[in-house]
Amino acid sequence: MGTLGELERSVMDAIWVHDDGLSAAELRDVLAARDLALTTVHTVLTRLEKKGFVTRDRSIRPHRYLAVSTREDHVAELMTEVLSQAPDRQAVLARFLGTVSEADTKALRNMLGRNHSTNS
Amino acid sequence: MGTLGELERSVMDAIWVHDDGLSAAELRDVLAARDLALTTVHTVLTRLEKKGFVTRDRSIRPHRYLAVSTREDHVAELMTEVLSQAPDRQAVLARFLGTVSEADTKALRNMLGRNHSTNS
DNA sequence: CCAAATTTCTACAACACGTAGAATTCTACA
DNA sequence: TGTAGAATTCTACGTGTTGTAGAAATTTGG
Repeated sequence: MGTLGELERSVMDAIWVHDDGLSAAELRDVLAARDLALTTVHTVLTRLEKKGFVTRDRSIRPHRYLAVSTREDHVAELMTEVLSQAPDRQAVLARFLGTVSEADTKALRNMLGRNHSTNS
Repeated sequence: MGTLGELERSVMDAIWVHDDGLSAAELRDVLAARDLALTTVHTVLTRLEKKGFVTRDRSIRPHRYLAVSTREDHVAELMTEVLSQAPDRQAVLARFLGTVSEADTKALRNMLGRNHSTNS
């Protein structure tokens, strides 16, 4: 149970860029393009809470909703999860590197290079 | 439209390990644990075909179903797709490297090392 | 204590998936 | 060549998820 629908994803995107949290009404405004009823936003937020994507601050009156983890952490988790779907991880990683941009590979090289190399 | 249900995934797993393809009946046997009706297998295969995961050889009588791409390619594609969900790719990659096993990072280092290094 | 704001409850349509019976189409063989 | 048996396609239904929101309940400032 870790998938997001279209609207749910839009809501998360909005929450992710507002580190200080948002109220349902503010969310509705951010998603004004969709012209949603406030209750719709509430329903989605409740579901996202149940799914563990957001917490809500119930101590203040218009409850504020906050992302449980950053988008980066979330996406990284998804990547790990996806990677685990194949038994041959290295083969997948090889293919993955093959499709990724030069900038990405360069970044990866940097990050890996800086590490303690338990090299042979 | 790139998601797989539980049964669909099981079917793909079976097809992926049989590079020479499988008939619906053979599939049903491989998935004997589920005790599925043959028509059920057919339905799933038809859906997987429509989704672009398998092709079928209609030239022979019990049609044979073949994976369109390898599991590794598929999973690598998924990873790329997931990665693109975040605007800050590098941040995601950093988190990703943080959660991955030592074996994985070592493999990555190897693959990246062998490349032409357009290093600064 | 109440009206207005806010939240929660309930509901429904659409779609995806697991599941499979019914109907149709092939094809080997009598 | 007509047909039985095998194979494929069509149709369908129950369940779960998601988008959507009205109705009901709750909370609180004044």
